[in-house]
Amino acid sequence: MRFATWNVNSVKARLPRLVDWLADTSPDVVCLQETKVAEDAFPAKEVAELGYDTAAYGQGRWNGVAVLSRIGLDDVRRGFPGQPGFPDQEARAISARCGGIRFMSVYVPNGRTPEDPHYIYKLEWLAALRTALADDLAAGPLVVAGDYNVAPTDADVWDPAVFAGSTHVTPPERAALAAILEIGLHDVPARPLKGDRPFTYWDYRAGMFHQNKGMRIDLVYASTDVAARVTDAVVDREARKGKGPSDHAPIVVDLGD
DNA sequence: ATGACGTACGCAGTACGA
Repeated sequence: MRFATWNVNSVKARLPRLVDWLADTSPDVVCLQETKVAEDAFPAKEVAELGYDTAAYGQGRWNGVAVLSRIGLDDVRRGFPGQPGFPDQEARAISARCGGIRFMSVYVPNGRTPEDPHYIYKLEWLAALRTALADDLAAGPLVVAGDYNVAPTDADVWDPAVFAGSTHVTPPERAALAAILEIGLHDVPARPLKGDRPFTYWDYRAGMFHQNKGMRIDLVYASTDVAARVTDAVVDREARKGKGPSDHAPIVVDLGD
C-alpha cells in the first residue's frame, strides 16, 4: 500500500497539479489539507476519474481537509470528539477507514504568535486530539497525517535563530506533539530527496525553496503495527517545483504486507 | 523590512499563512 499526505493550499488552485501528481505517484490513500473549499465544491468528480473515492470536510475559504482512497473508504468522521473551536469548530480533521487502516487528515491551527489567543487554541486543539486518538488507537491500525504546524526539533527548521520567539518551535507546542506520540504512535521519518533534512514547507517568498530554507512541519504518525510495515517514506520535493506549486511538499509512504 | 508570495473573496483591499 502507498499513502501520502499533502497540504495543497487550495485544492481548486492546485487541481491540475493534484491530478497529474495522483497519476504519476499512484497513492492508494491521500490525506489533503488546506483544501479551502466547502464539501460540495470539492472536485470529487475529477479525482473519481482516477479511481478515488472522496471524504471531504470543508467550510469554504479557510482550512478544509479530505481523504481520498482507491482501496475503499468507509466510516467517515468529520472532526473528532472534543475538538475545540475558535469559537466554532473548524474543518481541520477528517478520518476514514481505508484498506483496514483508519486514516486521519489533520490541519493543526497555526497559532499565529505565542501571545495570540489562537496559540492557546492550538495547544488545546492538540491536547484534545491526543485524547481522541487514544480511543482511535484502541480500535485498530491508525495513521494520523497532515500539517501539524509544529517543527518537532531545532533541526526541523532551516535556522533556529530565525524562529526564536515564534510559534511552531515553542516548548509547549513540541510537548504537545510528544504527548501524542506517548499514547502509542510513531513518527514515520521521511527521507529528503535533496539536502540533509526532510523539510516539507518552504515559504513562497524570497527564493526560500531554491535555497532549501524550509521547515519540517508536515508529519506522519502511525500506530505500531502500521509503522512496522513502512518500507519507505520520502518528501516529494519535485511537487514543490515549477509553476504554481503549493508551499508544502507531499510525503509519500510505502507499506509492505 | 509593518517586506517578500500566494490564496479567497470579489473587484479594492483585507485576512491569513508559518
